[in-house]
Amino acid sequence: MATKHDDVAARTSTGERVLAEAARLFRTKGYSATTMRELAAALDVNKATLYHYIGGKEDLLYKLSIESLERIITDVSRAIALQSDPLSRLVSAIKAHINTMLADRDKHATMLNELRALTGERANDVIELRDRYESLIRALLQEGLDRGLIRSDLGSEKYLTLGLLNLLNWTIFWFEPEGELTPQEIGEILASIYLFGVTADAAPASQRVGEAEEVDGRRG
Amino acid sequence: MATKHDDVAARTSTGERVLAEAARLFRTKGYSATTMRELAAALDVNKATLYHYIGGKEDLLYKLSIESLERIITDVSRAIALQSDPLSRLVSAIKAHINTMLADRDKHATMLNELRALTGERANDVIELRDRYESLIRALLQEGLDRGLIRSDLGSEKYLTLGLLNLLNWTIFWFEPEGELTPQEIGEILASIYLFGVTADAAPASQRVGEAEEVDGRRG
DNA sequence: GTCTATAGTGGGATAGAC
DNA sequence: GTCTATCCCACTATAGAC
Repeated sequence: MATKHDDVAARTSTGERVLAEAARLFRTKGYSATTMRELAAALDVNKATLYHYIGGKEDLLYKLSIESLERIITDVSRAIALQSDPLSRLVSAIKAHINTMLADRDKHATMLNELRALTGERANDVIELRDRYESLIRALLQEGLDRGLIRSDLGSEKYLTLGLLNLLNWTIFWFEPEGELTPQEIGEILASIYLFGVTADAAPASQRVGEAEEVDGRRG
Repeated sequence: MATKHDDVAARTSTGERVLAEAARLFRTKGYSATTMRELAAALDVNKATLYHYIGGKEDLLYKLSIESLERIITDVSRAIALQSDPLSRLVSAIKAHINTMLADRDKHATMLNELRALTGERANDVIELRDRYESLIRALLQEGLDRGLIRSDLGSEKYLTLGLLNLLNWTIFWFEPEGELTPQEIGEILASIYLFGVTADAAPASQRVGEAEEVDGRRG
Protein backbone atom coordinates (compact mmCIF):
# COMPACT_ATOMS: atom_id res chain seq x y z
CA MET A 1 0.00 0.00 0.00
CA ALA A 2 2.84 2.41 0.79
CA THR A 3 4.53 4.25 -2.06
CA LYS A 4 7.57 6.49 -2.27
CA HIS A 5 5.29 9.50 -2.18
CA ASP A 6 3.64 8.81 1.16
CA ASP A 7 4.60 11.14 3.96
CA VAL A 8 6.39 9.85 7.00
CA ALA A 9 3.30 9.11 9.04
CA ALA A 10 1.64 7.15 6.27
CA ARG A 11 4.81 5.28 5.40
CA THR A 12 5.04 3.85 8.89
CA SER A 13 4.47 0.14 8.55
CA THR A 14 1.67 -1.59 10.41
CA GLY A 15 4.19 -3.45 12.54
CA GLU A 16 5.71 -0.16 13.64
CA ARG A 17 2.30 1.34 14.29
CA VAL A 18 1.47 -1.58 16.58
CA LEU A 19 4.64 -1.02 18.58
CA ALA A 20 4.14 2.73 18.83
CA GLU A 21 0.54 2.46 19.93
CA ALA A 22 1.41 -0.23 22.44
CA ALA A 23 4.08 2.04 23.91
CA ARG A 24 1.59 4.87 24.19
CA LEU A 25 -0.92 2.68 26.01
CA PHE A 26 1.71 1.04 28.23
CA ARG A 27 3.01 4.42 29.36
CA THR A 28 -0.45 5.82 29.98
CA LYS A 29 -2.20 2.88 31.61
CA GLY A 30 0.59 0.50 32.47
CA TYR A 31 1.51 -2.76 30.76
CA SER A 32 -0.64 -5.03 32.84
CA ALA A 33 -3.69 -2.78 32.73
CA THR A 34 -3.52 -2.47 28.95
CA THR A 35 -5.46 -5.10 27.04
CA MET A 36 -4.92 -6.45 23.57
CA ARG A 37 -8.52 -5.47 22.88
CA GLU A 38 -7.73 -1.82 23.59
CA LEU A 39 -4.65 -1.97 21.46
CA ALA A 40 -6.62 -3.44 18.55
CA ALA A 41 -9.36 -0.84 18.98
CA ALA A 42 -6.84 2.02 19.06
CA LEU A 43 -5.37 0.77 15.79
CA ASP A 44 -8.81 0.05 14.35
CA VAL A 45 -8.05 -3.56 13.54
CA ASN A 46 -9.43 -6.84 14.78
CA LYS A 47 -7.86 -8.44 17.85
CA ALA A 48 -6.75 -11.44 15.84
CA THR A 49 -4.93 -9.24 13.36
CA LEU A 50 -2.44 -8.17 16.01
CA TYR A 51 -1.12 -11.68 16.26
CA HIS A 52 -0.08 -11.55 12.66
CA TYR A 53 2.52 -8.95 13.66
CA ILE A 54 3.58 -9.99 17.12
CA GLY A 55 4.14 -13.17 19.07
CA GLY A 56 2.16 -12.03 22.07
CA LYS A 57 1.70 -9.25 24.56
CA GLU A 58 5.02 -9.76 26.31
CA ASP A 59 6.82 -9.55 22.98
CA LEU A 60 5.63 -5.98 22.65
CA LEU A 61 7.10 -5.05 25.99
CA TYR A 62 10.33 -6.85 25.23
CA LYS A 63 10.85 -5.16 21.88
CA LEU A 64 10.07 -1.72 23.27
CA SER A 65 12.47 -2.19 26.17
CA ILE A 66 15.31 -3.35 23.97
CA GLU A 67 14.75 -0.49 21.53
CA SER A 68 14.73 2.00 24.37
CA LEU A 69 18.00 0.83 25.85
CA GLU A 70 19.80 0.36 22.55
CA ARG A 71 18.80 3.83 21.54
CA ILE A 72 19.96 5.54 24.70
CA ILE A 73 23.23 3.59 24.77
CA THR A 74 23.93 4.59 21.19
CA ASP A 75 23.05 8.24 21.64
CA VAL A 76 24.87 8.73 24.91
CA SER A 77 27.96 6.88 23.69
CA ARG A 78 28.05 9.09 20.63
CA ALA A 79 27.69 12.26 22.71
CA ILE A 80 30.48 11.21 25.05
CA ALA A 81 32.84 10.41 22.21
CA LEU A 82 32.69 14.00 20.98
CA GLN A 83 34.19 15.42 24.18
CA SER A 84 37.56 14.85 25.78
CA ASP A 85 37.33 16.66 29.12
CA PRO A 86 35.67 14.37 31.71
CA LEU A 87 33.26 17.04 32.92
CA SER A 88 32.30 17.98 29.39
CA ARG A 89 31.69 14.32 28.68
CA LEU A 90 29.45 14.14 31.73
CA VAL A 91 27.45 17.17 30.66
CA SER A 92 27.07 15.81 27.15
CA ALA A 93 25.92 12.48 28.51
CA ILE A 94 23.30 14.17 30.68
CA LYS A 95 21.96 16.22 27.80
CA ALA A 96 21.89 13.24 25.46
CA HIS A 97 20.13 11.10 28.05
CA ILE A 98 17.42 13.71 28.57
CA ASN A 99 17.03 14.46 24.88
CA THR A 100 16.72 10.83 23.85
CA MET A 101 14.45 9.89 26.71
CA LEU A 102 12.06 12.76 26.18
CA ALA A 103 12.03 12.38 22.41
CA ASP A 104 10.16 9.09 22.80
CA ARG A 105 8.54 9.18 26.20
CA ASP A 106 6.26 6.27 25.46
CA LYS A 107 9.03 3.81 24.76
CA HIS A 108 11.44 4.89 27.48
CA ALA A 109 8.81 5.24 30.20
CA THR A 110 7.57 1.78 29.37
CA MET A 111 11.05 0.36 29.74
CA LEU A 112 11.64 2.18 33.02
CA ASN A 113 8.28 1.30 34.55
CA GLU A 114 7.41 -2.12 33.30
CA LEU A 115 10.64 -4.08 33.29
CA ARG A 116 9.39 -6.25 36.13
CA ALA A 117 6.61 -7.64 33.93
CA LEU A 118 9.14 -9.43 31.72
CA THR A 119 9.96 -13.05 32.44
CA GLY A 120 12.72 -15.56 31.79
CA GLU A 121 15.15 -14.97 28.97
CA ARG A 122 13.50 -11.73 27.96
CA ALA A 123 13.93 -10.25 31.43
CA ASN A 124 17.60 -11.27 31.43
CA ASP A 125 18.26 -9.63 28.09
CA VAL A 126 16.79 -6.34 29.17
CA ILE A 127 18.47 -6.30 32.55
CA GLU A 128 21.79 -6.98 30.89
CA LEU A 129 21.37 -4.01 28.58
CA ARG A 130 20.24 -1.79 31.42
CA ASP A 131 23.32 -2.76 33.42
CA ARG A 132 25.50 -2.02 30.45
CA TYR A 133 24.07 1.48 30.25
CA GLU A 134 24.58 2.01 33.94
CA SER A 135 28.22 0.96 33.54
CA LEU A 136 28.65 3.57 30.86
CA ILE A 137 27.60 6.31 33.27
CA ARG A 138 29.61 4.82 36.10
CA ALA A 139 32.77 4.85 34.02
CA LEU A 140 32.20 8.50 33.28
CA LEU A 141 32.05 9.37 36.96
CA GLN A 142 34.99 7.15 37.79
CA GLU A 143 37.00 9.01 35.19
CA GLY A 144 36.12 12.30 36.87
CA LEU A 145 37.08 10.91 40.26
CA ASP A 146 40.39 9.60 38.96
CA ARG A 147 41.33 13.00 37.62
CA GLY A 148 40.25 14.80 40.76
CA LEU A 149 37.44 16.65 39.01
CA ILE A 150 34.66 15.01 41.01
CA ARG A 151 34.27 15.16 44.78
CA SER A 152 35.58 12.03 46.45
CA ASP A 153 34.08 12.77 49.88
CA LEU A 154 30.74 11.27 48.86
CA GLY A 155 32.17 7.80 48.51
CA SER A 156 32.76 5.72 45.41
CA GLU A 157 31.20 6.34 42.03
CA LYS A 158 28.33 3.97 42.86
CA TYR A 159 26.00 6.38 44.62
CA LEU A 160 27.03 9.27 42.42
CA THR A 161 25.79 7.17 39.51
CA LEU A 162 22.56 6.19 41.19
CA GLY A 163 21.97 9.79 42.22
CA LEU A 164 22.48 10.99 38.68
CA LEU A 165 20.11 8.39 37.26
CA ASN A 166 17.56 9.41 39.89
CA LEU A 167 17.83 12.99 38.78
CA LEU A 168 17.49 12.18 35.09
CA ASN A 169 15.01 9.33 34.89
CA TRP A 170 12.15 10.68 36.97
CA THR A 171 11.86 13.60 34.55
CA ILE A 172 9.90 11.39 32.20
CA PHE A 173 6.96 11.43 34.62
CA TRP A 174 6.39 15.18 34.58
CA PHE A 175 7.76 16.35 31.23
CA GLU A 176 5.15 17.77 28.89
CA PRO A 177 6.04 18.29 25.23
CA GLU A 178 3.88 21.41 25.13
CA GLY A 179 5.30 22.72 28.40
CA GLU A 180 7.45 25.80 28.89
CA LEU A 181 10.84 24.12 28.70
CA THR A 182 12.42 22.11 25.91
CA PRO A 183 14.28 18.88 26.66
CA GLN A 184 17.47 20.77 25.89
CA GLU A 185 16.71 23.36 28.55
CA ILE A 186 15.74 20.74 31.09
CA GLY A 187 18.98 18.90 30.39
CA GLU A 188 20.97 22.06 31.06
CA ILE A 189 19.19 22.75 34.33
CA LEU A 190 19.68 19.22 35.60
CA ALA A 191 23.31 19.14 34.50
CA SER A 192 23.95 22.39 36.31
CA ILE A 193 22.27 21.18 39.49
CA TYR A 194 24.21 17.95 39.40
CA LEU A 195 27.57 19.57 38.79
CA PHE A 196 27.29 22.70 40.91
CA GLY A 197 24.34 22.32 43.26
CA VAL A 198 21.60 24.79 43.96
CA THR A 199 23.21 26.97 46.62
CA ALA A 200 23.84 30.53 45.60
CA ASP A 201 27.61 30.50 45.97
CA ALA A 202 28.12 27.11 44.40
CA ALA A 203 28.16 28.14 40.74
CA PRO A 204 30.35 31.07 39.86
CA ALA A 205 29.23 32.76 36.66
CA SER A 206 32.18 31.30 34.79
CA GLN A 207 30.93 27.75 35.28
CA ARG A 208 27.96 27.38 33.02
CA VAL A 209 26.85 24.19 31.48
CA GLY A 210 25.77 25.41 28.09
CA GLU A 211 29.21 26.05 26.63
CA ALA A 212 29.85 22.93 24.56
CA GLU A 213 27.17 22.74 21.92
CA GLU A 214 26.53 19.23 20.76
CA VAL A 215 27.57 18.19 17.30
CA ASP A 216 24.85 15.93 16.02
CA GLY A 217 24.98 14.59 12.51
CA ARG A 218 21.22 14.72 12.11
CA ARG A 219 18.61 17.44 12.61
CA GLY A 220 19.85 20.71 11.27
CA MET B 1 -7.68 -12.72 70.41
CA ALA B 2 -5.07 -10.01 70.94
CA THR B 3 -4.06 -9.29 74.50
CA LYS B 4 -1.85 -6.67 76.10
CA HIS B 5 0.95 -9.20 76.16
CA ASP B 6 1.15 -9.91 72.45
CA ASP B 7 4.25 -8.58 70.79
CA VAL B 8 4.00 -5.96 68.09
CA ALA B 9 3.85 -8.35 65.16
CA ALA B 10 1.10 -10.42 66.69
CA ARG B 11 -0.87 -7.37 67.78
CA THR B 12 -1.17 -6.18 64.20
CA SER B 13 -4.83 -6.45 63.32
CA THR B 14 -5.98 -8.47 60.34
CA GLY B 15 -7.07 -5.29 58.58
CA GLU B 16 -3.55 -3.91 58.90
CA ARG B 17 -2.03 -7.17 57.75
CA VAL B 18 -4.17 -7.05 54.61
CA LEU B 19 -2.97 -3.54 53.82
CA ALA B 20 0.67 -4.37 54.49
CA GLU B 21 0.64 -7.50 52.37
CA ALA B 22 -1.18 -5.69 49.57
CA ALA B 23 1.50 -2.99 49.62
CA ARG B 24 4.21 -5.61 49.41
CA LEU B 25 2.60 -7.29 46.42
CA PHE B 26 1.77 -4.00 44.71
CA ARG B 27 5.35 -2.82 44.95
CA THR B 28 6.77 -6.12 43.79
CA LYS B 29 4.40 -7.05 40.99
CA GLY B 30 2.45 -3.88 40.34
CA TYR B 31 -1.14 -3.10 41.28
CA SER B 32 -2.75 -4.36 38.13
CA ALA B 33 -0.72 -7.56 37.97
CA THR B 34 -1.54 -8.45 41.57
CA THR B 35 -4.66 -10.54 42.04
CA MET B 36 -6.97 -10.76 45.01
CA ARG B 37 -6.36 -14.49 44.87
CA GLU B 38 -2.63 -13.98 45.44
CA LEU B 39 -3.29 -11.58 48.25
CA ALA B 40 -5.60 -14.07 49.95
CA ALA B 41 -3.06 -16.86 49.49
CA ALA B 42 -0.23 -14.74 50.91
CA LEU B 43 -2.34 -14.07 54.01
CA ASP B 44 -3.52 -17.64 54.15
CA VAL B 45 -7.20 -16.76 54.12
CA ASN B 46 -10.01 -17.39 51.68
CA LYS B 47 -10.61 -14.87 48.90
CA ALA B 48 -14.05 -14.06 50.26
CA THR B 49 -12.59 -13.20 53.66
CA LEU B 50 -10.74 -10.23 52.21
CA TYR B 51 -14.00 -8.52 51.40
CA HIS B 52 -14.91 -8.49 55.05
CA TYR B 53 -12.06 -6.02 55.57
CA ILE B 54 -12.02 -3.97 52.41
CA GLY B 55 -14.48 -2.60 49.89
CA GLY B 56 -12.54 -3.82 46.89
CA LYS B 57 -9.16 -3.87 45.25
CA GLU B 58 -9.04 -0.18 44.45
CA ASP B 59 -9.78 0.63 48.08
CA LEU B 60 -6.50 -0.98 49.02
CA LEU B 61 -4.59 1.23 46.65
CA TYR B 62 -6.46 4.30 47.78
CA LYS B 63 -5.82 3.72 51.46
CA LEU B 64 -2.14 2.99 50.90
CA SER B 65 -1.67 6.10 48.81
CA ILE B 66 -3.37 8.35 51.34
CA GLU B 67 -1.37 6.85 54.19
CA SER B 68 1.86 7.32 52.26
CA LEU B 69 1.24 10.98 51.54
CA GLU B 70 -0.13 11.87 54.95
CA ARG B 71 2.87 10.26 56.53
CA ILE B 72 5.45 12.05 54.45
CA ILE B 73 3.69 15.40 54.79
CA THR B 74 3.61 15.00 58.56
CA ASP B 75 7.21 13.89 58.88
CA VAL B 76 8.68 16.47 56.55
CA SER B 77 6.63 19.30 58.07
CA ARG B 78 7.84 18.32 61.50
CA ALA B 79 11.47 18.20 60.34
CA ILE B 80 11.22 21.61 58.72
CA ALA B 81 9.69 23.19 61.79
CA LEU B 82 12.75 22.35 63.84
CA GLN B 83 15.08 24.49 61.75
CA SER B 84 15.09 28.20 61.10
CA ASP B 85 17.76 28.71 58.47
CA PRO B 86 16.31 28.04 54.98
CA LEU B 87 19.16 25.80 53.89
CA SER B 88 19.00 23.81 57.12
CA ARG B 89 15.29 23.42 56.59
CA LEU B 90 15.94 22.14 53.11
CA VAL B 91 18.50 19.61 54.32
CA SER B 92 16.16 18.45 57.07
CA ALA B 93 13.35 18.05 54.58
CA ILE B 94 15.52 15.96 52.29
CA LYS B 95 16.61 13.68 55.11
CA ALA B 96 13.09 13.29 56.42
CA HIS B 97 11.76 12.54 52.94
CA ILE B 98 14.33 9.81 52.39
CA ASN B 99 13.97 8.35 55.87
CA THR B 100 10.19 8.17 55.74
CA MET B 101 10.06 6.88 52.20
CA LEU B 102 12.61 4.13 52.78
CA ALA B 103 11.14 3.12 56.13
CA ASP B 104 8.07 1.79 54.32
CA ARG B 105 9.11 1.13 50.77
CA ASP B 106 6.04 -0.94 49.99
CA LYS B 107 3.55 1.78 50.76
CA HIS B 108 5.44 4.70 49.26
CA ALA B 109 6.52 2.89 46.10
CA THR B 110 2.93 1.84 45.54
CA MET B 111 1.76 5.43 45.82
CA LEU B 112 4.47 6.68 43.49
CA ASN B 113 4.01 3.97 40.88
CA GLU B 114 0.34 3.17 40.84
CA LEU B 115 -1.44 6.45 41.24
CA ARG B 116 -2.72 6.25 37.68
CA ALA B 117 -4.77 3.17 38.51
CA LEU B 118 -7.06 5.18 40.79
CA THR B 119 -10.28 6.55 39.36
CA GLY B 120 -12.81 9.29 40.05
CA GLU B 121 -13.01 10.79 43.52
CA ARG B 122 -10.26 8.59 44.84
CA ALA B 123 -7.81 9.78 42.21
CA ASN B 124 -8.71 13.40 42.98
CA ASP B 125 -8.11 12.95 46.69
CA VAL B 126 -4.67 11.47 46.19
CA ILE B 127 -3.61 14.01 43.58
CA GLU B 128 -4.68 16.80 45.88
CA LEU B 129 -2.53 15.44 48.69
CA ARG B 130 0.40 14.91 46.36
CA ASP B 131 0.14 18.50 45.15
CA ARG B 132 0.02 19.69 48.73
CA TYR B 133 3.27 17.90 49.44
CA GLU B 134 4.88 19.34 46.35
CA SER B 135 3.84 22.82 47.48
CA LEU B 136 5.55 22.24 50.78
CA ILE B 137 8.85 21.60 49.01
CA ARG B 138 8.31 24.44 46.58
CA ALA B 139 7.80 26.90 49.41
CA LEU B 140 11.06 25.78 50.93
CA LEU B 141 12.96 26.53 47.75
CA GLN B 142 11.14 29.80 47.23
CA GLU B 143 12.21 30.83 50.70
CA GLY B 144 15.83 30.10 49.81
CA LEU B 145 15.49 32.08 46.59
CA ASP B 146 13.94 35.04 48.41
CA ARG B 147 16.82 35.21 50.81
CA GLY B 148 19.41 34.83 48.11
CA LEU B 149 20.63 31.50 49.40
CA ILE B 150 19.58 29.54 46.33
CA ARG B 151 20.79 30.18 42.78
CA SER B 152 18.32 32.20 40.78
CA ASP B 153 19.98 31.62 37.40
CA LEU B 154 18.19 28.30 36.97
CA GLY B 155 14.79 29.96 36.77
CA SER B 156 11.92 29.89 39.21
CA GLU B 157 11.50 27.40 42.02
CA LYS B 158 9.41 25.14 39.79
CA TYR B 159 12.17 23.13 38.16
CA LEU B 160 14.33 23.22 41.25
CA THR B 161 11.45 21.46 43.00
CA LEU B 162 10.93 18.93 40.25
CA GLY B 163 14.66 18.27 40.11
CA LEU B 164 14.79 17.66 43.83
CA LEU B 165 11.84 15.29 43.74
CA ASN B 166 13.51 13.46 40.86
CA LEU B 167 16.63 13.04 42.93
CA LEU B 168 14.77 11.79 46.00
CA ASN B 169 11.93 9.66 44.70
CA TRP B 170 13.75 7.35 42.34
CA THR B 171 15.85 6.10 45.26
CA ILE B 172 12.99 3.83 46.24
CA PHE B 173 13.69 1.65 43.20
CA TRP B 174 17.24 0.72 44.10
CA PHE B 175 17.41 1.00 47.88
CA GLU B 176 18.03 -2.28 49.67
CA PRO B 177 17.47 -2.47 53.43
CA GLU B 178 20.38 -4.88 53.74
CA GLY B 179 22.63 -2.79 51.51
CA GLU B 180 25.76 -0.93 52.51
CA LEU B 181 24.18 2.46 53.22
CA THR B 182 21.48 3.41 55.67
CA PRO B 183 18.65 5.74 54.64
CA GLN B 184 20.29 8.38 56.79
CA GLU B 185 23.54 8.10 54.83
CA ILE B 186 21.75 8.14 51.50
CA GLY B 187 19.86 11.26 52.58
CA GLU B 188 23.12 12.99 53.41
CA ILE B 189 24.71 12.11 50.07
CA LEU B 190 21.69 13.28 48.09
CA ALA B 191 21.37 16.47 50.13
CA SER B 192 25.03 17.23 49.53
CA ILE B 193 24.76 16.61 45.81
CA TYR B 194 21.68 18.78 45.56
CA LEU B 195 23.13 21.66 47.53
CA PHE B 196 26.73 21.64 46.36
CA GLY B 197 26.97 19.50 43.25
CA VAL B 198 29.49 16.81 42.47
CA THR B 199 32.38 18.84 41.09
CA ALA B 200 35.50 18.78 43.18
CA ASP B 201 35.67 22.49 43.96
CA ALA B 202 31.96 22.90 44.62
CA ALA B 203 31.89 21.86 48.26
CA PRO B 204 34.47 23.42 50.54
CA ALA B 205 35.12 21.29 53.58
CA SER B 206 33.28 23.78 55.77
CA GLN B 207 30.00 23.07 54.02
CA ARG B 208 28.91 19.67 55.13
CA VAL B 209 25.38 18.52 55.32
CA GLY B 210 25.55 16.44 58.46
CA GLU B 211 25.82 19.24 60.99
CA ALA B 212 22.24 19.64 62.21
CA GLU B 213 21.25 16.38 63.83
CA GLU B 214 17.55 15.83 63.75
CA VAL B 215 15.58 15.99 66.96
CA ASP B 216 12.97 13.32 66.69
CA GLY B 217 10.61 12.63 69.57
CA ARG B 218 10.57 8.90 68.94
CA ARG B 219 13.28 6.27 68.49
CA GLY B 220 16.08 6.84 70.96
C1' DG C 1 -3.23 -9.69 5.77
C1' DT C 2 -7.72 -9.44 7.82
C1' DC C 3 -11.64 -11.31 9.46
C1' DT C 4 -15.46 -14.36 12.56
C1' DA C 5 -15.79 -17.28 16.10
C1' DT C 6 -14.41 -19.33 20.11
C1' DA C 7 -11.44 -21.86 23.15
C1' DG C 8 -9.61 -21.86 27.72
C1' DT C 9 -8.32 -19.51 31.69
C1' DG C 10 -8.50 -16.51 35.41
C1' DG C 11 -10.20 -11.96 36.98
C1' DG C 12 -13.10 -9.24 40.93
C1' DA C 13 -16.79 -9.72 43.56
C1' DT C 14 -21.02 -11.69 46.11
C1' DA C 15 -24.58 -14.90 48.45
C1' DG C 16 -25.37 -17.14 52.17
C1' DA C 17 -24.23 -21.10 55.46
C1' DC C 18 -21.78 -21.62 59.69
C1' DG D 1 -15.12 -13.47 60.99
C1' DT D 2 -14.41 -17.27 57.89
C1' DC D 3 -15.83 -20.44 54.80
C1' DT D 4 -17.89 -23.00 50.08
C1' DA D 5 -19.74 -22.18 45.95
C1' DT D 6 -20.51 -19.56 42.15
C1' DC D 7 -21.67 -15.53 39.07
C1' DC D 8 -20.41 -12.91 35.33
C1' DC D 9 -17.16 -10.96 32.82
C1' DA D 10 -12.72 -9.90 30.50
C1' DC D 11 -8.46 -11.72 29.41
C1' DT D 12 -4.79 -13.75 25.91
C1' DA D 13 -4.49 -16.43 22.25
C1' DT D 14 -5.69 -19.56 18.33
C1' DA D 15 -8.26 -21.98 14.40
C1' DG D 16 -9.47 -21.49 10.12
C1' DA D 17 -12.34 -19.11 6.35
C1' DC D 18 -11.66 -15.55 2.95
